[in-house]
Order: sequence, then structure tokens, then C-alpha cells
Amino acid sequence: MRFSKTCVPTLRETPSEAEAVSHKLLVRAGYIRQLASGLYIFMPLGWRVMERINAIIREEMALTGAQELLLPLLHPADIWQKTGRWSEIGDEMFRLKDRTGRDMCLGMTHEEIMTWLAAREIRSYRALPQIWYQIQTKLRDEARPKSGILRTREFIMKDSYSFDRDEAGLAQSYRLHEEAYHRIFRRCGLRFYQVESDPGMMGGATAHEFMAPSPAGEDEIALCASCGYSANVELAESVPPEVEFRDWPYEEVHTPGKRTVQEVSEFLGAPPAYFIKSLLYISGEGPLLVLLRGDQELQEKKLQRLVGPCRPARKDEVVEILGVEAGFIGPAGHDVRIVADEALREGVYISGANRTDYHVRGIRPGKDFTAEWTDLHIARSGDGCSRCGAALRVERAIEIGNIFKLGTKYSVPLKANYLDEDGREHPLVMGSYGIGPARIAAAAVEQNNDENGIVWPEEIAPFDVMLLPLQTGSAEVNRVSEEIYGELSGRGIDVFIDDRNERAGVKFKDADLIGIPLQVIVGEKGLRDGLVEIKTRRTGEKKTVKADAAVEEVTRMVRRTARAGHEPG
RNA sequence: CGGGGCGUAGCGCAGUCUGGUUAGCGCACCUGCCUUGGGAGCAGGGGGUCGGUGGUUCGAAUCCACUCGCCCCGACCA
Repeated sequence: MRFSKTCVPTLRETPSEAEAVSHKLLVRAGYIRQLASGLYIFMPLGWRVMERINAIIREEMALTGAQELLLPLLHPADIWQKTGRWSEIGDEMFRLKDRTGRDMCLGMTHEEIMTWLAAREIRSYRALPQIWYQIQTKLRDEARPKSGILRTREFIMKDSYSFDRDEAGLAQSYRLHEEAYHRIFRRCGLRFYQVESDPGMMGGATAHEFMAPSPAGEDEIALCASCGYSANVELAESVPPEVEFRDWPYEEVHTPGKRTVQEVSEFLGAPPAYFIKSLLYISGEGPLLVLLRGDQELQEKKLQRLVGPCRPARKDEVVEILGVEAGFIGPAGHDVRIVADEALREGVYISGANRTDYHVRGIRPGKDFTAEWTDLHIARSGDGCSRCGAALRVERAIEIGNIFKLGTKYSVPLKANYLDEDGREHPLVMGSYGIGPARIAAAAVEQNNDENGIVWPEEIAPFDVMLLPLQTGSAEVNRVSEEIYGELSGRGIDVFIDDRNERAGVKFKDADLIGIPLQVIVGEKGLRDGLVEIKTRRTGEKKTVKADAAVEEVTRMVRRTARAGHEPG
């Protein structure tokens, strides 16, 4: 392809609204343009990257035996009503009416429609298992689109769905996806982790996320380098640092106006870890008291998994329910349900005295109060791994894929059943599996860039080679360039030739910014000795070769990286 | 949805507080000369309803009200 005939609007300056590195670079290098908040246009180079990613996904999905199909993105409401999600999901679903007044929505995901299809077309155990997938646009009216193409309101997703006769079959389909995802992300050149995740509203028990570490990510993951434990911090378990307790006797202390752990800690001269933090929450089943060590934070997702949807109590509710002002709540003497973090099981603590302006020192769990013990705190870097005790590391990461065991959550309400050998009817056991190609692209840029621009991983770069004829006025430069261009193209190598009538400096800058892995530089200077240069974008390394050997050498370099990318994970 | 910031040429910005020439600068764009291995130079040129609406005023990019849009933090996120 020729630069002069392609719309690649590179920018010298960073657009002011861009914050994330990938956003800045993708806009500057002419890959994407924004239409409105959370709505992006993929320019020719950007779309090539997406298509290359999708091609990898298709190849690897084919190896699982999955079949590609395409579903509508405009859905009738009644199917979503049958599974209950029409009412469960709030403003995040785009809703509309057709001309006859029928309620419709734009697909945020396709469990309902896939299950609807399976209900009609799968009858027998003989047809199982099935894996169906599509690469389709999804629409979600995000509360806050952000970071360029990392979180948008309209985005392309590869979503697949497995249908099995039982849990064992589902486990197999799940495993096939795990393996395929590892191959896909590896080929896309990403550093990533597979972590345990919260199944959330998807239902089912098991779920994993694929996370590409990056400061631009929205999630945090806890990792153990020693035993390999890895989980989203929403559910990551950890053992907070141990504390040397003091053998305080039980006594009330006057703490006038000191409410927060921080304030009382300073006032009494005892570190926060010696405190019990008491938080009142309101759940569907009534109030509950949540206890944490003073140096820990509550992970609300963990609490919600235990007690269902809940929220912090208001100040007036605290007084009404516990009979004490917030700030002086203690764990003892209440008849509400009490849940406490594991870290509090042992020790001697200070906590509220359930009396304004007083705290109690010398509280002993088990003796002075009882509770349901569970892991409720937020895992932090440096905490001990709950499996092996080694130090955990917490990193920010971009979610690039997820896999869920759904079970029969959708097949039951949509009556997606099959008949077994004995003619008995059973619901299909399902899984669902997503990948965001645009997030792969963004994560790849986040992880692969330098001060000059993008450094694409080989397999997802828009082209294999960027060819730079430095002097378009020179017949010799043009002749050699066109020859190389033609021969490489003939060998199936994708070449982008910068045939613009620009100065050499402009071409170098744009080539580095755009980030194609190899640059072939054809200039008058080199040609005087019959030489051209091959530059590796990532390392900046340049090698000089005879012009007539360039095609061979480039072919060798491209094939080598391509092979490396295909190695199984 | 709460908090903060910003809307002036394709991009990046100044001017707004303290109203008053023809609204300015850099980059980009067009023409010519010159130059040509890391975003050249000189000369000339095109491009703006100052986000929108309404108000105050002799006079509004500038002051006031409303409104729309975009970004960031948080809440949210099958």
C-alpha cells in the first residue's frame, strides 16, 4: 500500500484530551479518530490492526472447533425479559422502540440471542458439544467512556458460547478456550495473566479474566510469583502483615472528638493495625456490622458476595440501629449480624466503646465478641499469599478477555434443552467467552512504545515492512524502491511504502511513530555504494545490505518473527 | 450520577480576570524559490458565525443566565 494514497493523518502534537499513552499514540499516528464520547473511527491503519487481531482470533478459535456466525445487534425485548436482564440492567442498555411500538434494545452481549438460537436448533445430545462465536459490535451506554479505545460505548467483541450436556463437557469447552486465549494473546505480543475473577451478574461459579498489565488499566490484580496464584483484587485473598500485639488489659479510655482510626491512633499513640474498624452496612436482610483491622480497607465486592447487595449505613441509621454515634462503634454488645475479616481472629485491639467520646483498649476477639470470619479486606502489594505465604504483588491491568462458566442460567429460562440417550430432557450447560480486539490493540501499544512512538508486536502491526524511499526525485531511489516493493509484496509480505514527496526527516519521524516493525531505507547516499538499510523499529538496530540482497534479508527477518509468534504457548 | 477542568482555524495554544483597532501565535495547508539521511529556510496566501441561545451595554471572545459538548477523578461497569 502507498502512503501517498492512504489516509494516515499523523499529528506532530498530542491532542489535548488524550491521557492514556495508547490513546495519544493511536491518535497521533493516525490510527483512530474520535466521533463523540466513547465512539471511535478506525482509520485505514487502525482497521488493518483490528483485522490482523481478528484473523489471529479466527485461526485460534478454529482450532477449538468453534464455528463463526453472525447475530443481529438489534434485539427484541421479550428475549431479554425472559432471562430477567431487561429489568436487571439499568441505563447501560440502549433501548428503543420500533415503528410499531415494540420494545427493542441494542445488544450489550449475546447470551440471550445465542441461547434462543440453541433452543430452536439443538435437540439431541448427538449434536453436542457446540461452540459458536461471532465478531460483532456491542453497544453499552457506559457511564464514563475513557482512555481512548480502552472503554467505549460501541466496540467490537469476539464472543463465543459453548453448549454442553453436563458440567464435565463445560469444563472441556472452558479448557479449550483457556488454551486458545493463551495462544491468541501470546501471538498478539502481549504480556498478560489469567486471573480468577468475580462471576458477577453473569451467574455461574467459575470465571477468569485475561489481564494485560498496564498503568492505563482499570482493574487491579494480585499476583504471587511463588505459587502462581493470581486474582482480580475484587476477590483476591491475602494475609495482611502480622502484628506484635500487646497484652493490654480491658479498659475504657477517654477519646474526646476522636472518631477515625487515624485520629484515635495518633491520640493514643498506637498504630492503626491495633484497631478494629467497625462499619455498619445495610443489606437486603437488614443491618450488619463489618469489622476490619484498622490498617485494612473493606473490599465491598467480597462483602456483597457474602450477603448480597448492600450499602454503607447513613449517620442517622447508625444512631438508630446501634444507639451510638459513628466513630465510637465497637464490636461488642449488638444484636446485629457481625462479619469480621480473618486478620482480626487473633490479637488484642482498641475499638469504639459504643459510647460517645470513649474507646476500649484490650478487646480480644472470641472473648469479647463473636463474629462470622471471612476474608473481607482489599489485598495489597506486600501482603502474604493466602496459598503459599510469599509476598503478593498488586498491579494495574487492562482486561482483554474473560471466560465464564454460565451453567444453565440462560438455558433454563429460554428452554434451551436437549434429549439424552434415554429420551430425557435436560437444559444445555453453557459457557461464554469474550475478547476485546480494540483492547488488545490498546494494550499492545501501552506495553510497546518508546519516546518516538508505537512499536507494534510483529503479528498485529498494520504492515510487516515500512519502505522509505528518501528522495522521491531520484530515479535510482525510485527504481530500487519499487523493485523491493514489488518483490516483497509478491512474497506475501505486507509493505507500506512512503512514496510521499517529503523530506527524509519527516519520513523517519512518521515511520517511527507509526511503528511498523521493520523499516527498509532506500536513499541516494547508500545507493552510491549499492546499499540499502534495514532498521528494526524496536531496537533501533540498523543493518546495511546490498540492494539486491535486501528482499532476501527482509523476507528472512519477517519469517523469523512470524514463526516465533506461532509457537504454541 | 457527584466533584473538577476545558470549549478561540485541521492540531496545539495566547487573548477573557480589568469589555473598546481589522481576534493573534506556532504547527499543518496552498503558491513560488531554495533545500533534501531525523519533523529545513525565505517570500506570498487561504482558512474563524471565539461551542450554542438569550441577556447587560453605545460596544461582548471578554460580563450575566441558560444550554450543548469534551476530558479527568469518583460512583458505575454480564
